[in-house]
Amino acid sequence: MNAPRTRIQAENRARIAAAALDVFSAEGFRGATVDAIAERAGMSKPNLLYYFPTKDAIYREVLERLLDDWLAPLRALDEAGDPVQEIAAYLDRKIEMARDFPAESRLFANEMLRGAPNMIDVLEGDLRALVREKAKVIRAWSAAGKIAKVDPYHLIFAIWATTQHYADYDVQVRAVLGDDGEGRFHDGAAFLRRLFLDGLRPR
Amino acid sequence: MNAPRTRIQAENRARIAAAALDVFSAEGFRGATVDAIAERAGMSKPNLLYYFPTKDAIYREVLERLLDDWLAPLRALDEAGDPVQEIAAYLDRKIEMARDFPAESRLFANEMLRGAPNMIDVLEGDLRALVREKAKVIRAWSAAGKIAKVDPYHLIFAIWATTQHYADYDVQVRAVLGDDGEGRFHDGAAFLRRLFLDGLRPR
DNA sequence: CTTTGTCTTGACCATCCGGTAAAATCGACG
DNA sequence: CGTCGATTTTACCGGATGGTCAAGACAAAG
Repeated sequence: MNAPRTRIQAENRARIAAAALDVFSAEGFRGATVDAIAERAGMSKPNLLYYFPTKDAIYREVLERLLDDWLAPLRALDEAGDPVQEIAAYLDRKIEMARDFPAESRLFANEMLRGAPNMIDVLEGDLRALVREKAKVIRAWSAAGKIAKVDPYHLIFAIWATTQHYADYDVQVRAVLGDDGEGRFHDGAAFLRRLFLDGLRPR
Repeated sequence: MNAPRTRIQAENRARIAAAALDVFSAEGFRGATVDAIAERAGMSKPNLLYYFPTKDAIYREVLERLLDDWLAPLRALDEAGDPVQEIAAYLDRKIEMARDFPAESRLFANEMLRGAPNMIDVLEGDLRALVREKAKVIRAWSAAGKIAKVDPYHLIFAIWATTQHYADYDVQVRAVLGDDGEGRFHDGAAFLRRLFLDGLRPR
């Protein structure tokens, strides 16, 4: 079943994964029920379990599909580019993801909150290696005087935190700002560019 | 039962709330079981249910106890103080809370991820009012030329996001940095002070 | 010591939920 | 069309979980 062998299998597995993403991200792993996922995917529970053996397997599949997209913006950070522009572009890409794929962000957040039981190996493997590589890039920029000398790891954390906040804490942001359509993403992006590049102290 | 009338009631309700905080923050609302909370509180499930009528009531109690502490650091932002020092101090207080009360932060995050079903009224009420008030303070600082002219709402969001990240995404931070004792909080605080005050662009 | 209300417990129940079995239906291909 | 594997459904099971109940243990006041 791992490699879909028919058209119907490919379609249904994709539909299930999409439905599962919505339900898991909104309710957490334990809060999500197989019935709820099946209903959202437009099929019966036993039918769903024909495609995935267990609830756990669905969850893992969703996490796996997530990961590549998740790491893509950081991968795109280009040593050869202009440092200031690269960082601004990274912020923009991440804010766009928070706006366009909030469920993905929330699912990831849920997994982190629980201690990443299904991702700890990836975090300590691929993710860690990627961050180390990009930290080196940032340090090189610092050393060349292109940006200030700051801890590259905590810089990356700050970029993740500020941008994902607009997805993970969306209720709070909307409650505080009042309903603003999608203006918060635009304003947030503008603010973050300003914050990260120039800080608050008047020049 | 709402107002504890005996010593034992006060003690046990407090023990239950503490245990519930740990369990809810680690497992989410649905993932937490009354049995698990009771065990952690060192009592039987029916005994626990003698003090709180339902699991939901326990959860609401924990959320309520949380809120005052949660808003305290922002409340402490003092218009009369030096703006740069006030913001740096706010960052420090929030980082300390992430280090010393990570369960509180995670519980809050869990609630936000689910759409804040039990807090939406507070978010749109007290929290919103408090943020509006402090936003005015920040805007006054900007107008006086004490800090740059930035959107005060998004500034507050950025402070929340970056500091709480060290509690909510602790697994990820530790996975990326390797185990560092508690150095990450110190380094993170130093980085954030630098970021918020001066930004990345070289001066 | 005894009484009275507080606290605690063991046994139990109903529901929800993940998962299974087997029969029924569908659909691609000869 | 007819066949056979792929897909879907109906009915069901067992364990977990939130919550109840009635009786017993305990503590404080007299």
